[in-house]
Amino acid sequence: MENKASSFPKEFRSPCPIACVLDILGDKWTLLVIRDLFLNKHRYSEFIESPEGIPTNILADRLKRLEAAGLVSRQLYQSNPQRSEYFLTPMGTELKPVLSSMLQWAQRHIPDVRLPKGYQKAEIPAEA
Amino acid sequence: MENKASSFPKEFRSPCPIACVLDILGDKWTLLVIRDLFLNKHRYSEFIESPEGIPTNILADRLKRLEAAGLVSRQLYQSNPQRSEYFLTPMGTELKPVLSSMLQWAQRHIPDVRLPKGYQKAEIPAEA
DNA sequence: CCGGATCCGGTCTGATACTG
DNA sequence: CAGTATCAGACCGGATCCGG
Repeated sequence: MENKASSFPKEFRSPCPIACVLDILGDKWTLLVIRDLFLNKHRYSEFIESPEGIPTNILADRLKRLEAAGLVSRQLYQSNPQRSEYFLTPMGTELKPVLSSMLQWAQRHIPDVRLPKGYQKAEIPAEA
Repeated sequence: MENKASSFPKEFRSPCPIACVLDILGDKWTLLVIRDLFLNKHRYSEFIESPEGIPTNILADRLKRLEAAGLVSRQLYQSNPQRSEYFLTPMGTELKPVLSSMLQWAQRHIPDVRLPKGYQKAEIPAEA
């Protein structure tokens, strides 16, 4: 599939860098998966358990896309049956400021938001 | 569709602040409209002219939703026929860090991105 | 069982035509 | 010029199926 770690799928290219980012991240679920990865979730079942209830086919698709885009890597942790865990690549990890800024905005502007436990530890709110 | 709401629509509420933000911003077009607003575009025709080519019905819908969520305000600038311009509210303006962090990530990780003119002037890359 | 793939109805998108 | 109407097709998401 991909050999160079930082190669970006060129079918995503658009004149605007923001549009380009949104071609990967601009949907309802992708950033939630990335959020979960920051919260130290790594296995399929852990993503499924998140309160938003991502459908299994959507999750599989998003993980594939994120891997293809170089934001996520897959590592086998068991061979029979094959099971893998998902991790943010350095490129994916650098999305932290995007998550943090969203979180800060939410805390300022959405009434009654509380910071779920785990977020502080994951340092999502901190500036990178 | 939606009655006016200066506060945050509660049908968007979710246990996670990030999910909550994504209920408004998590799609292909919404953040592009907000980007355009930061680039000092205010009229329907200006959004339509952006290179991504947002369809007219989607634009109308997104502007309505953003207004309902309190991120955008509409101001009449002509009465016959009625014409209005769209502006970011303070709440919308505070999304700048989200845009900036996406832009910075794109500049670091997407090959051959150039910063389109207007972005520097709009200070999107600057930290808020 | 768990990680997905497949199937399928329903919703949303988006190209275009249309209206004031 | 600023939207609305229409409609086919894409995509989402729930249920189910399948391989290890």
